[in-house]
Amino acid sequence: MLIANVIVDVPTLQTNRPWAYGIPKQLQDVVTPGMRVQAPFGNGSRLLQGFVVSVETDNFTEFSDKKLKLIQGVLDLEPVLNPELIQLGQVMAKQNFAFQISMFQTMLPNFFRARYEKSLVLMEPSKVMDERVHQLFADRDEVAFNREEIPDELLSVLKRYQQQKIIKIHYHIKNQAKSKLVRQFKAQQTAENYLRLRSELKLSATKQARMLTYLSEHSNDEWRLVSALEKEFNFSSQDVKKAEEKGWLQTEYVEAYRQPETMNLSGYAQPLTLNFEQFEAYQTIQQALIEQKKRTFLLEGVTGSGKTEVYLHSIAQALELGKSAIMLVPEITLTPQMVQRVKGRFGAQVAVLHSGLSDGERYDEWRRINQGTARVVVGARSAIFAPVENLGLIIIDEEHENSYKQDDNPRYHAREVADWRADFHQATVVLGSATPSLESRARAQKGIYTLLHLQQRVKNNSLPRAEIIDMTESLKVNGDDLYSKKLIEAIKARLVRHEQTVLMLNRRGYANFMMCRDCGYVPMCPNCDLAMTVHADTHRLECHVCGATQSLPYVCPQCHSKRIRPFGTGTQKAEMQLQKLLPQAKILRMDNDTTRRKGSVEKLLTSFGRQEADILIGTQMIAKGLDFPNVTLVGVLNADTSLRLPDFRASERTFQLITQVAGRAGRADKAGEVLIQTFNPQHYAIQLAKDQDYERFYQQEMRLRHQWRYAPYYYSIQIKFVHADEMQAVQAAMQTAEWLKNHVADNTMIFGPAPSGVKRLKNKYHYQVLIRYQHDAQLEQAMTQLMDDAQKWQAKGVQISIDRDPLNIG
DNA sequence: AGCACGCCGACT
DNA sequence: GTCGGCGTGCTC
Repeated sequence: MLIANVIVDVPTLQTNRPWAYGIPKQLQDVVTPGMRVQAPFGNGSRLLQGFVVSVETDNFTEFSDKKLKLIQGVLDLEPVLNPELIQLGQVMAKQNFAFQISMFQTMLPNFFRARYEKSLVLMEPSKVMDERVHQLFADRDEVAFNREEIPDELLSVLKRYQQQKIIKIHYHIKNQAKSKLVRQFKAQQTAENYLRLRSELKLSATKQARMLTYLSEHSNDEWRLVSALEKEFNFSSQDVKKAEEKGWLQTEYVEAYRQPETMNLSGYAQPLTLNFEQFEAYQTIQQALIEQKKRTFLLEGVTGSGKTEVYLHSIAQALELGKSAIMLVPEITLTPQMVQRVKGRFGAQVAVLHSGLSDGERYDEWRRINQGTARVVVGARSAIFAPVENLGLIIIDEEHENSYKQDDNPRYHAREVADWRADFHQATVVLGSATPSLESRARAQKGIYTLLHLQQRVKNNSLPRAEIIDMTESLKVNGDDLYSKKLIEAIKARLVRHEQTVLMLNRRGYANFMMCRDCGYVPMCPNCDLAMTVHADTHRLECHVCGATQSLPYVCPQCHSKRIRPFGTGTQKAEMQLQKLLPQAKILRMDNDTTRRKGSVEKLLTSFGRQEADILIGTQMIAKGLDFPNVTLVGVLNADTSLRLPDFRASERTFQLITQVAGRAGRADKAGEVLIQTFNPQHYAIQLAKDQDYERFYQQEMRLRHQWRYAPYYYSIQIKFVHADEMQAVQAAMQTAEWLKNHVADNTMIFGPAPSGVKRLKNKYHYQVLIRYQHDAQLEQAMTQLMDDAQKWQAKGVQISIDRDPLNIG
């Protein structure tokens, strides 16, 4: 008997392993590893979706035939996971303390996720005495079984009938992955034949005559869509059917791909010429590609140094070698312009995966990749799992971006997945950034990665002149904390010259909340330990975590003072203040509120690009990827707010943010200027960002990281404990911390338990324990044990999550 | 996850 | 005496 080892769709620790199933005879030629199957699991043998990870011949020792259940059916005719991805899923599950089933589901389009349905089947109607049950079935012998629709008191009745085998429960797995089929047609005869046929028609057969005329004129055409023919020439499906019956044309069904964007690819765009630096970098990458031995490059290049063109050249080289390529970009920079640039170069070979796709579109793009039609994949984080064969090149643009790590389970990091896949394929990895993560830069230092430098800007224009404005000293406009006189003057100068300005309000670690100027009272969210945020448009307070709202108080609820007013600054207020200072300026605002709707980011940016506004003011989202030649001034309104975050990466984040936004100035032939307003003018992160001096920042920050024993010198694992009752959360955290101390190496450090940065969220208490270590042989074992214990805590309602190398500590 | 088994309290 | 509460344990 053939045995299939199956990972079933039950995300728990105890079930996180392959289960053996017999393969029935009729499926023996069908079931192969990587396929989704229906497997009966557990006491009631409810049907579950599962992934076959291996197939073997039974040795008749391990299982008595009694124990072995049979696979009930297949959900695919072809595997959806290839051997590489099966292995990858297993490795990543282990590495990230996640379940294999969750990993597999993450790797595939949503369409492959099973939908479960239950139904009640009436076996012996005559034995049902309860009238309510008869009503439920209403003469049918099978009805859908939805818990919510059936009253509790009926549930026990049904259960008794089920035990007596009068009623049975059937389980159904719905396969969502359906290809769309379309019909196409082709002429079958010669033009002369069609004309002859037409002459033989009765005069009244005008429709047929039109059909023959059309066919005679298109007898040499390739396959065309039947629907197009019907629409363009006003034929009915009957007409087409008749024509087919008469042998005038032939039709067939083909799988249709829901193309996300219809783009007319009129010819390929020519590659741009590389400058010397770019060429050198490219050559090194090219060599690695040709050698086909895994190598990782860190392409460190200032904004505007033309990294993208190096990527595109490298992709072209990979394709030429018969390889495929994956290029990851942060979701926010995955704009139509960017996509167009890649599609323009590589045409229909490009597949794009981003969050804006519908499930159907995503599924179709996935299939184009799976079938090898698309050999270049561009996408955000999850595109790293694209099922390409023969992978030769992986590019991760803006590699320092946080979004490459998923922030809920499974908490994988795309960079790590890339590393594993590159090992598997002996592929080349290119990590690109103007401000690499310290982890990556340190690896380059150690020789694990090869550092490639791009120091010039492509158009040879120098970096913008940058200046720090000390807000403690500066003359402020109207005594206002937001705009210095210098900045306002600079903007005015741009208005006169019809040049544009970009202003960034650093909202990280910042919020505009209400505060009573007399007693210091701040309205807090009733569910979360967070100040509520002022929304001027709706005149309400809103919690950004749980969404609770309340009206703006006009009198302090604590001391009844009328001096309760907004404190801090939101983009709205910044915009309003600026408009007051510069009434003639046209201002565009870009923040969470104005970009909530799909496509609105695009609209805003296009409008700004057309110079329909003088000033673009926004949050950190404007720091990335904008390229507007007419922008000659970039202002950072509050550079230092993100410095105050209780996280060891606060400096790194601040440096990256300022450097990035500064790079938006003067990208064309006009000289750019950057003004950085701050209350911490001496801080090294701000000073060095002003000079765009990544290398010195790296040196300085590494010294501090070493001193404080942080990454990249130490690894960390964060364990979070969440419970509605604070004591429960604390207790779980305490016991875990104590237990850990006795089960890890001596030089491994255990911190906590400590309340998380925000202790209470959505009425639940968050506590955390942090492990920091360098090498610890015992840790793996300890963590496995801990996951086991976590199950017990979870049973008591304490949610526990484990995060390896967390991006936020605090 | 979901289902059964099992051992204690408040009902006919 | 039974019905049902949810703690515990298992699922090829």
